[in-house]
Amino acid sequence: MKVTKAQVRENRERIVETASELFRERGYDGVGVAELMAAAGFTHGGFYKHFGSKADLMAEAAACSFAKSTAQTAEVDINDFIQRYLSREHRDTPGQGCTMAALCADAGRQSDLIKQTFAEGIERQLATFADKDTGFSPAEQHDARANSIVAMAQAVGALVLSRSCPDDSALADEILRVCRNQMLKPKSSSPVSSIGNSGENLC
Amino acid sequence: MKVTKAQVRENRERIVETASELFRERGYDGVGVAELMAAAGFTHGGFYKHFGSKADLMAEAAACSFAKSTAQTAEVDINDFIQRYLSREHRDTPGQGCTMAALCADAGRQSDLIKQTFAEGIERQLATFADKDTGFSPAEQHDARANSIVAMAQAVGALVLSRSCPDDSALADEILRVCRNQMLKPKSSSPVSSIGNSGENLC
DNA sequence: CAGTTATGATGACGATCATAATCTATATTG
DNA sequence: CAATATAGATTATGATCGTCATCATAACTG
Repeated sequence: MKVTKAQVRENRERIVETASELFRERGYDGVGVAELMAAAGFTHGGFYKHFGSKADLMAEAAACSFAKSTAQTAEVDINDFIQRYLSREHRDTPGQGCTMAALCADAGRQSDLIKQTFAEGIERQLATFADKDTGFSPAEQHDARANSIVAMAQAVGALVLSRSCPDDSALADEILRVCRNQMLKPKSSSPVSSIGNSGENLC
Repeated sequence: MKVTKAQVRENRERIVETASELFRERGYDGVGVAELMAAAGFTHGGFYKHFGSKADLMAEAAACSFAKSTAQTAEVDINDFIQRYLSREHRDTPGQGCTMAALCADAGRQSDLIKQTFAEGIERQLATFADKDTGFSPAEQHDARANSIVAMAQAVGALVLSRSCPDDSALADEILRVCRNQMLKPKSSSPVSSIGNSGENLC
């Protein structure tokens, strides 16, 4: 059954987005090609008409989500971003969340094709962060890139550690809360930020 | 072939340690029971005489490595620990390294049995860190536990991000170096620490 | 020392894995 | 409109997945 060129592009896009979500939820090894195609509404046979291998799709799915989240990040306030990133909601919905946090450990075990995609995603995210590097003391903001790297490591680490705790555990919430407060500190004068207390998904 | 009780204990221990290493290298889904038993020197058939399921072994392997690394951490200076943790050597040998960094993303997708094991590992590591919380200004060390959580998130995040970059990439080294300098800052008076420049595996 | 127990080897279970060949229907090209 | 190219379905490949039944052997238990 041949389909329209536009339909092909749309179908391929749906496969990539479905894969991106499923990979984030279950890991690269946790989702098979057949299940993935079924989730996108196809049988598994046509997969290799779109992609050379599962690894190719991994790289493309990662690149796609990196582009999206970077574009999205560029538009929001840095403190709002941190509040959202280190929220319960983000922690509990990895399929819709940060690919870096969901798959960086998996990426470390994959080929350089995927690692290269991750490195580019990190670089682009760092550039976006550096543009937002405000609210730090003059002594601290001398190196915006270094600040961005540290912030990124801390945010990703906090999310990943929180996810490795049992659901609804106090420790999982504490990790998010403590790291959130620490990262927001430079903005507010009081030791504990009161900005985000209205958010329903904070802990 | 029945074997000595002591031999059984030894065999079981070898299976757990082999599994712990292989899981860290390839992830929980990246190693099968058969391959795992073969690596320990057995055929796959006897596996379920030792463990109820693969998930049971995952939890036991994690608990085993957590106990080891916590005991090991308690004995070393905090700055030495950071230098080692955020070194190239540690990044490039996940099988011998921190289970938290190697498997926390995998753990987040597993059952609460494994997540509970990880939470206990985090708690014990936090307690060990808190005992070492020195070199901070009085204003900062008011909450040793919070400091430990932030440090842990940052260290794990840095390692995991660095591992997701291509081998021998400049970015992978930069992430380790920047986070290492930031974490060591309170100890040395000069902006960049000169303590660890003698280490051969630093970058 | 005879009887019981249990470790570990062998082999098999159905399911799923990534990949690929074949086929069919239809969009595109001429 | 006829010929061609191709997306996606169907089916099949050999490998590996986690789990288990069976069995021989040798350590325990009485």
